[in-house]
Amino acid sequence: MSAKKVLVVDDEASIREMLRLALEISDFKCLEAADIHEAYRLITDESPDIVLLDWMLPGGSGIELLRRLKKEEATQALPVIMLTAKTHEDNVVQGLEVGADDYITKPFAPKELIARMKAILRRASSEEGGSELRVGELVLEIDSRRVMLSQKALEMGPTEFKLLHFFMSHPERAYSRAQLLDRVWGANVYVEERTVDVHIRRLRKALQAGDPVYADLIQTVRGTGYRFSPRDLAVV
Amino acid sequence: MSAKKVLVVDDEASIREMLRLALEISDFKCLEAADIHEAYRLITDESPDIVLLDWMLPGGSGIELLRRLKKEEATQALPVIMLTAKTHEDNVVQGLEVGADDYITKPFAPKELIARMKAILRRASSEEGGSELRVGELVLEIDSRRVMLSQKALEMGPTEFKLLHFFMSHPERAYSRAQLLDRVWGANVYVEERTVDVHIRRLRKALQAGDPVYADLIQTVRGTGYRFSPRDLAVV
DNA sequence: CAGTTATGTGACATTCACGTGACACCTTGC
DNA sequence: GCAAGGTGTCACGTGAATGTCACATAACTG
Repeated sequence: MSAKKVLVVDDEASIREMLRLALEISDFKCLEAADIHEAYRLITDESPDIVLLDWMLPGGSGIELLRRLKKEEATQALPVIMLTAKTHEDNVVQGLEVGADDYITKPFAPKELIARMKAILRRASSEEGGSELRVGELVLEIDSRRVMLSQKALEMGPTEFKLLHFFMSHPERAYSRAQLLDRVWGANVYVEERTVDVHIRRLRKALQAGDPVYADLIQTVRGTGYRFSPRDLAVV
Repeated sequence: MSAKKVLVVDDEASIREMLRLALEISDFKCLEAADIHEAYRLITDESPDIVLLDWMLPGGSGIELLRRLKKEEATQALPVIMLTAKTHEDNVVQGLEVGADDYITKPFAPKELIARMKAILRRASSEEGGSELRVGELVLEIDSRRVMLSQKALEMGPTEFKLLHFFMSHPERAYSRAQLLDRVWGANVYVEERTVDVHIRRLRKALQAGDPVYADLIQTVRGTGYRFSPRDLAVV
């Protein structure tokens, strides 16, 4: 794997320096920006893999940049970790609501930061793939946002599509409701865990409409959550 | 999720007491050791989820224990947070090099310690993956939460799964009912000891359904408890 | 061998987790 | 403005999982 590019956005040179050191030790390539303008330029010019974004910045706070990134299609998927000196709960909540993938409060252990970065990068890379996913006769077309079963289109809502997408990218593994909320809905929302059940049901229903056998792909793991298991699919 | 076990290693009783209080308020179960010897015994006996390790200890400094833990396969993944009164950069670097997951300098706010612990534990639990335990034809798949025996899935309840998981992680060793309750059910529950017998039976039954030979893996140690013994498995 | 203690086992009540239909709210498009 | 579909939440029903008991059986004791 080639070295990942990390953009550090912070107005304090000492912090940038510290991060640069920590990052380069861990084989990341490091870009630096002291303000929002420079940050935005580097993002479009250099397309980094992840952004470490300080909360307080001259010329507009970090959250403004975050908002802007999440609004534009091209940068929507770009992972962002917020760095904040404040411990106010508010900031965290606000940051996550706008779409930060994680936050970390200063002072932090570099090792922890690196660990979280890796986790997020791993997650991001595991979910990007070809333009379609396939299990037996079931085909999920990512670009056209359609699901085909034996040449026939299945009808389902956006949430069910995302859910199926996630499951097909991570087969044979049980996920808790909390994990699914985190990965499918996003870390920034608060919904009841039982809501997952309802969407699982809707997804099963949609699959069943195509072929009853395929509804069994989604198994419930009692006491834990759900699992997508192509392994147990009866061979046609 | 059941309460995590924290091992506090410090020679000063007052500090241990303080930490115990802070930890128990946050729903951790607390083990204490005053020296390296005791610490090592508790680690092998009780397998805590994380260790808080003082730098200066009688009978060998904390870093020696750390080195030992990181050298041995069984304890390599065990997260360790170093506690140190010294502020010398040296210590920090040395500690992290040997493999401490974080460090914190005295005096520290209990709240911060707890926060860092949680962060590390969260990371640890999300990174365990691709793992499975195997004994002969018996395979316990951790992340798919399934048990396979000769390619066939075994049916069992969550408790039996946890029980088997524990046994397969700690083979060839007899555990009392009290210990099993503690490790499998969790610390703060009150159930009759005989309940263990019933679940042992259910687990044996599940194994037997797959292959009668495998039920003998779980042996009763009269007057003591039970033991999981792959050693005695008849080779097919 | 009888007496005593420890473990195996089936049955049962209760609790708990999950499936499911209904519904109110919010978008979105016309 | 309204209609249509998507979404989150709730209430209810059902079946699985759990803990406990009573009794059977096996293992030690003297």
